[in-house]
Amino acid sequence: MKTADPELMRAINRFHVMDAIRRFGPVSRVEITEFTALSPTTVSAITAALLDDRLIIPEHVGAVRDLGRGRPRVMLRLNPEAAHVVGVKLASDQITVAVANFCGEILHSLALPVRIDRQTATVIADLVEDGVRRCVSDAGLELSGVSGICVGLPGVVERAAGICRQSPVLQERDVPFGADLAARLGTPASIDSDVNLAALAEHWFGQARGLNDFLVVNVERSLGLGILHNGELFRGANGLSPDLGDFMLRAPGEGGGRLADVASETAVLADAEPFLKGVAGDVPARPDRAMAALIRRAEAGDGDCARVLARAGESLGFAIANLITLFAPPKVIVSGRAMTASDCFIHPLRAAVAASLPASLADVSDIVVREWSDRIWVQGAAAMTLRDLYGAPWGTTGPAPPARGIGAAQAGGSA
Amino acid sequence: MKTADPELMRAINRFHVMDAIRRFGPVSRVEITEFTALSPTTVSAITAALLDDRLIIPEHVGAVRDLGRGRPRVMLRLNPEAAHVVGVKLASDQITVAVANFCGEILHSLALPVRIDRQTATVIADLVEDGVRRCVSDAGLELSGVSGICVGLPGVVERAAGICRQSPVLQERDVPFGADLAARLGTPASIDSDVNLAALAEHWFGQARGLNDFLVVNVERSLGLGILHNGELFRGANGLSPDLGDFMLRAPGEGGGRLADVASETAVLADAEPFLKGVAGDVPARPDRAMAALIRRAEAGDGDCARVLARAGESLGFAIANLITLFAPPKVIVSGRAMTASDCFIHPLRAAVAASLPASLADVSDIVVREWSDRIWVQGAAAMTLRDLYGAPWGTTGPAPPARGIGAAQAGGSA
DNA sequence: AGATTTAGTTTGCATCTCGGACAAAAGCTG
DNA sequence: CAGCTTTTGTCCGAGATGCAAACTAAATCT
Repeated sequence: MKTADPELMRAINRFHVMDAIRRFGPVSRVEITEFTALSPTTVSAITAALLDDRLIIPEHVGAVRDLGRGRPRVMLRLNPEAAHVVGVKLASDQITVAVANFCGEILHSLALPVRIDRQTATVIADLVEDGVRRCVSDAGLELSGVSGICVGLPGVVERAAGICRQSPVLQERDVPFGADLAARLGTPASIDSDVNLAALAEHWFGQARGLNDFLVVNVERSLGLGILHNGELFRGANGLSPDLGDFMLRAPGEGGGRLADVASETAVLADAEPFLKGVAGDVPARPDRAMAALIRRAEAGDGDCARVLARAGESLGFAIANLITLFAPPKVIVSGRAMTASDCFIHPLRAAVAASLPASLADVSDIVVREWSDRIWVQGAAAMTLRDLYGAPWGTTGPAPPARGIGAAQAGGSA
Repeated sequence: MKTADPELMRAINRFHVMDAIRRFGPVSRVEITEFTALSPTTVSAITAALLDDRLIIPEHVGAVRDLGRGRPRVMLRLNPEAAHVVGVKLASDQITVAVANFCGEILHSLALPVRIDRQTATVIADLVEDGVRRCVSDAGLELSGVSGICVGLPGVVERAAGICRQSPVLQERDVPFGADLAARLGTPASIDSDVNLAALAEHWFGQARGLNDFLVVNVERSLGLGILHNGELFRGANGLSPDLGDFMLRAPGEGGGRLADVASETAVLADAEPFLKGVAGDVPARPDRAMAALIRRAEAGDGDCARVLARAGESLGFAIANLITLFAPPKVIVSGRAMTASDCFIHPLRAAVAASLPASLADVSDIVVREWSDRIWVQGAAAMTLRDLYGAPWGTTGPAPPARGIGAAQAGGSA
């Protein structure tokens, strides 16, 4: 822990002010005073410095009449132009790149439908580099005007070191993606687990605003786990992001079994392949269609197909129950593509959680399903970079904006 | 997060200084300057205040000649008399009470061999109250001279609220032990999970000094889990301590199964009872003897007995593997009574961990077995209370003392 | 037009840390 | 033994910060 000096003091309070402005949209100095419990003097001084640095801008228009009387409030908001960041999401079949402004609004995005899981890390880095350059240029910016880049990908990532230890989309291990991209693009670059980014995006912009503890479970070809604990992204001892796919379902003497081998899309499709013969074409080549067919048949009453999905849901529910026992989060967000939306998957999942939790934790966690667009990932990557720019001194992820007032409901989503 | 003002600044730095003094034994101001990276001026000012408050004392004796030349260093150390705290540990068959000084040294302790698991919470509180009064008085102190009391007990504890949600030693649920004891004794009282206290004691005084991440798994009649993560005791979202016994071993569709029903001493003895007929007397009444007999027979080659232990070890290993996947701690401390010391238990445990971990985490965690005396629990309770007295401003558990210099190897232990 | 009300700023003061000068206390040197 | 050297610890002034209170600004109310 850093020792305290006036500079740290200022950094902490400046962060609080920035955070309040980000969370509560256009906001006046008095309101910042209330939210942060800082004195008006301090708020005034800090906002003056932020205005001076052009990180925030005043909004003189007295659009909403506050309270009739008195001097009108000058609303302050983040300056969207204060910085630009790039978010990149690597999925097995697609690279998504987006440029966002200082408010986390996406200015331009770009999708490269490439099956990167059969490419080497170098090729992937080439593709990412090209994508970033193009996306930045299409957004009307220069690379030199970009303050940071964050790449999200599934697997085990050591963010601090900028190394991807292992990922389903990379053949190699211990890939130093962070340093590589930073060198290629001449811009600060970081990497993180994709689900961590999604969790951060939910915290900043999404459903989990204002919630300091929740889990995000993402089911795609691999299984991702993002944990927000005490307002912070939770990481293992070395800054490692945990991989839900590595969770074991049984003791080795009872057959063992990784969760990824049961509950991922890949595993489900492999299990279901015998029942899909003739219905869907070549299962491995067109997983989307195969999955759609599987769900259709299961929901239509096909017992074999339903059982495959139920087994996956139940296994995942079992793992989630153990996580709830550990973290006691008020909310668990299950996301993914088509599969997680199906009752044939979710019902067994919920049942398994309910059956596995001890009585004392039976009602603490609300499990919700949420389908994400590509947007969320890159938004998370942007938020991660912005977090650094805001200068959080002790590493706290800024909390989240509750919807408030007119025009504040721009980024929310429904379950 | 609290906003920063000069007071917080001072609190942070004072804590760093206190922490350095605690960790590095008698230490001079220059050394504190080195350890904390504070300026000599600041260290001087803070130590002067601490001396003024009698929290630390100077040691003028130039015992060890430092470097021949120059003004000799004035060594500073915690004042043992600065405060006294009481630690209490509730186990199913015993209450242990101890009085410790400001350095965490146990001045006096007292054991009440009572099977509290068949008593009501009120009776237990009576017993604890009597024990504390007696122990304090036997230590030659007044209750008014005690700065705080901490009670450790197995189960799910919500420390912040002072409530024990559920415990194997309490018949009731949601027992507000903290407030109750505070009212009875007129002294600040807190409660925590016993394993959390053990983890804290290991961190302050024991094997895990200097280690900021480790797990403690305690096997007794119930299964406890203590997690030290980033130098802090890890708690769930509401400040709940997790209970390892509530971990599930399989999905409900595959039979479910709580870990506590397989790997606790109680469960092992229940499983082994048929094989112990005639060898040990009445198993439930004399669990210690029955366990000893079980281990003896297992190690002598009795297949049935060995299998019971192996199953418990393997199940626990499975759970530990999943925890390692999540936390990636460099060390896992398995503790308990006789059972955990037996190879018939530990070997299957290690094997299960090795078989369950993904390759990327194969070597991160060192699993050690440690047998504890009652001492560790009350020491942890003392440390927990001292931590508050030290005034850690942002809630950090003070780190740990590396062995250094003469006579510094008093509290270590071997695996 | 003046009172009232609310927002934000300026002023004065206390606290903190820090760098550099300074005092203290020992050994070394001749 | 007196003076030099070395190391430790303290004092002083500068710089930065936050806060309370007085003050200015800008609107509505009467």
